[in-house]
Amino acid sequence: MEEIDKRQCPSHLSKDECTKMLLPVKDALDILSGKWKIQIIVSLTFGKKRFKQILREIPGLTPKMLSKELKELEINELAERIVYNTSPVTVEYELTSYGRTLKGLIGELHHWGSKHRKRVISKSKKQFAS
Amino acid sequence: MEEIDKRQCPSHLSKDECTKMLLPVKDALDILSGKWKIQIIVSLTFGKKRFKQILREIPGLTPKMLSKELKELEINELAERIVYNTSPVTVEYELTSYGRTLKGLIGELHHWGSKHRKRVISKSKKQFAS
DNA sequence: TATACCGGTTTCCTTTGGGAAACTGATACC
DNA sequence: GGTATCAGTTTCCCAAAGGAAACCGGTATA
Repeated sequence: MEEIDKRQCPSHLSKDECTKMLLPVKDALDILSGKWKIQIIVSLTFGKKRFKQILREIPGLTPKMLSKELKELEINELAERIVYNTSPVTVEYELTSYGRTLKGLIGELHHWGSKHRKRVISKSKKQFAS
Repeated sequence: MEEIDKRQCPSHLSKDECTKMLLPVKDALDILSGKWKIQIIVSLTFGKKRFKQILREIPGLTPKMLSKELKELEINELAERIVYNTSPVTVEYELTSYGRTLKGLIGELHHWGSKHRKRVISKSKKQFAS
């Protein structure tokens, strides 16, 4: 029997093109998802921060995870690592101007998430209403 | 010694309020992250779909995962499960009107992700240029 | 009676994400 | 000399996410 592609995509797109459209969405999600990413980014939107300072600000965050996440932010050029040759060394992390473009995106997530939160809360209120 | 809160937040917010601002962002990310969520949602934006139909459309997706994700979408009222009493039963899944509000958000992710993708690609081109 | 489709579920397994705690070398303060 | 700070790294462990394959009852088709 012949294989029939039953995928419903915009008709001007091939199956392959349709799949590829999802890649950028995944890229964006990769950068934002994970247990600490957003908190770290938001922390940095309020200004330059030192390693220990971020650790102190975000309860539960371990040096291992912070180190890992900051490296990823650096690789993606979203944050910059600035080393001062004091002794002992002082290191500061700062969002790049490119990193600051995430603000809008996070704002959108916040916007949708807030509405969703209200929905969920009002539902559970109804459920437990006498 | 006294604990000093060195967190830099907008000054009108307490530490606690600042932490709570992140919850809606996490809610939104929870709904969108995971290996298959977006693909399934996008698939449903092109119309009603049957279980096997979605499986056929998305390469690699297993019935176990699809079942799990669809349940989550249902719980969050983003998708609806419609059962027809044909024999054997026919089941269709459809985005709710509420579910369709995700389109904008996914669009934003796509927008940012595309730009990021171009950045990354142009960097790697520079790296490998003779 | 055998096979195939529908819409899933169950079991077992591997991979990944993440936490706790100890440790590093350099320096400064007591 | 002992303790503390800085900026991390390393090791070992556990839990959650996800994949492969078998399985389920019901129905249609040959």
